[in-house]
Amino acid sequence: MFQDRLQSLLVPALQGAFQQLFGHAIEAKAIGFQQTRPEFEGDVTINVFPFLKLSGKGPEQTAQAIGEFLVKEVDVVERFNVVKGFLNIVIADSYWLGFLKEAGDRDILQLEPVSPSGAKDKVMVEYASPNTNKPLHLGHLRNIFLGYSVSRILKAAGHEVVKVQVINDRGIHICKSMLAWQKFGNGETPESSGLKGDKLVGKYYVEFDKAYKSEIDALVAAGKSKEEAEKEAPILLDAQEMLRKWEANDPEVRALWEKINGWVYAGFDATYARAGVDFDKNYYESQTYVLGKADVLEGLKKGVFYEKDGAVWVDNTAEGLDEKVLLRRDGTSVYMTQDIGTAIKRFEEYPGLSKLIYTVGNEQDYHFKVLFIILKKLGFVWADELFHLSYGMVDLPSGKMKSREGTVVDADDLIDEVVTEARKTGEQLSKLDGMGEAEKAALFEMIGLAALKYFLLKVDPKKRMLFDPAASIDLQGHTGPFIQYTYARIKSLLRKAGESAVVCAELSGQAGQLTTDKSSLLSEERTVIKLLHQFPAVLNEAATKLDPSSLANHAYEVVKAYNSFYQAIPVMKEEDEGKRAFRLALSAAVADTTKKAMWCLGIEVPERM
RNA sequence: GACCCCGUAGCUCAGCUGGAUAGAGCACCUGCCUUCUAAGCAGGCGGUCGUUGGUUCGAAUCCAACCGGGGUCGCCA
Repeated sequence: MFQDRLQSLLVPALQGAFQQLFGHAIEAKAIGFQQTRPEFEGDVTINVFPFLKLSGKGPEQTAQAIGEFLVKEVDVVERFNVVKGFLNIVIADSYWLGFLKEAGDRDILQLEPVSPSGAKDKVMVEYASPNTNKPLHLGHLRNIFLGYSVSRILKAAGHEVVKVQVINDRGIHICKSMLAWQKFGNGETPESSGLKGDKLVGKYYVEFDKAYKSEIDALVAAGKSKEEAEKEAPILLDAQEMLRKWEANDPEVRALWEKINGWVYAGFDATYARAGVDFDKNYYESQTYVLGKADVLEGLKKGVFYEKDGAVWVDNTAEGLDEKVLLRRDGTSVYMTQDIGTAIKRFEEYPGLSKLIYTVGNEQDYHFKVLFIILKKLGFVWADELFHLSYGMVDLPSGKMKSREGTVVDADDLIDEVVTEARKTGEQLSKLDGMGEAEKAALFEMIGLAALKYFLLKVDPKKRMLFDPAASIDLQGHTGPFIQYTYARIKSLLRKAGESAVVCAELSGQAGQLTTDKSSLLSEERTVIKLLHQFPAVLNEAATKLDPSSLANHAYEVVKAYNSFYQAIPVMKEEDEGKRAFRLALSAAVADTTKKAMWCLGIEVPERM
């Protein structure tokens, strides 16, 4: 956990303690804070084992001495106890109440920019790179939700963010769809068939594959070897011919290409809109695939690359990697080449850009390692600020997703399913009487998407994850809807109490009064406040590590603690006005924090559910 | 074969800059709605943290080897 404000308050005091008591300076980093375990009294625990050599005393005496020093010198340290080498510190209620009051006064979540310079960083996040020959699937969703959440987290941490996608709109894959549509489509369009554009084009990609396979079978039956047949099937040759025509700017092929891709974009846009994500800029491979060649030749001239067998190579063996071709013998580019050119172009287009994040699956770990090394070798200072946000593959209970075998989970279908499930549950509970149909539909959409997004985001992005369809539509337990539910419940409470702004103002008046009573905080209240207090540090950590999962898990801990509080402690029914106001303010702070955390995950929260 | 990632409860996952008796959710079992939304709360069951060594006052966490799973190593994208 990153240092929170309490810790940054205690560190100088601890350094002073070591200086005065034992005559030694200690580094801030050397002090390990931890949450005090629930079975002991205290809020923060410091482990003194590492300092025994400095103190020259036993663990108990060392901890005792430090504890006494802190109580004397630091206002917020109220008392302490020592268990073995652990110094458990009790922080005064006034500190916690002060924090909550401040949270009500300004925004609890307003953070300073995390860059060392203190300046706003401009960060580009690439978080989608679909091929245009088939619809989006579950794997794309993990990619998209992850990247979108990271962009939100960076914004919340004070950065300027440019969200981009790369559309792989050219190549043999799209020619296959185009060809199959031409041959078998009978002029079918999204309008004539009622099919979503990307679905329609995907259908013809499958049609191509079917035709291709039967041609192979026929050739093999006629005596060809399998390898020969795979290379010589007429429909494949036609597709390759189409690609050549595309590259030669053949007007007919280009017109067809524009039409087919147009359908796909309309389909993608519909899915993105429903998923609640958006982009500031689209890059099209048809425009970027020519980039990079000049840069590679430039590198060749400078001696960064070398020529062998007529091709241009880079040698990364010194970095523990291999040699890699950058320009083929015929002078044409490979994938790496255009990635080099595209990166350079992006930094030219966005002069203030300080960081570029690629949200791409971990099967491309090697590719990005090589790409970053090459750009560094070419002398770009920003090469150190490139980051591959690498995420693990999504598995199904039945195993890997394979488009060939039809085991892919379609993105639109999946969203339909979770929304349907949310509706089923929502209508069963019948809490929504008096709500209009349109409003209900929007709510179920919100809940279903929360279930799906949270399910994909709560897991460490690096890790391969198992997608269990039954678990993903679960609305109970450690889920997005559980968090939404807590939020809605608090909002209901606040509605009963009047506007939350009023509540916070009330707290401002009440906090002073409450602080005079040293034991006024109940343990349930204290637990919740402490979790809220951690939020800025958690957000900071998420922004630094580019990892939404820690934030997702923290949001869950907060609402879980709040639910325990809510169940055990009366709020509106509390007769003491001061206590009631305080508990309402605490509730409001939980709602605000939850909303912000969920915003960072790209998940909306409802006013009632 | 080389390199990279992963291995924690029946299942899915937290915890990993070393620290107290390893935590959640799901599933299963017990309670709690005449009181602020039960999509909830309280409790129970469930673990040789893949294995073996090493470093350390202390290892799920660091190091090494091995076992098991996945990925990548193309003049493909």
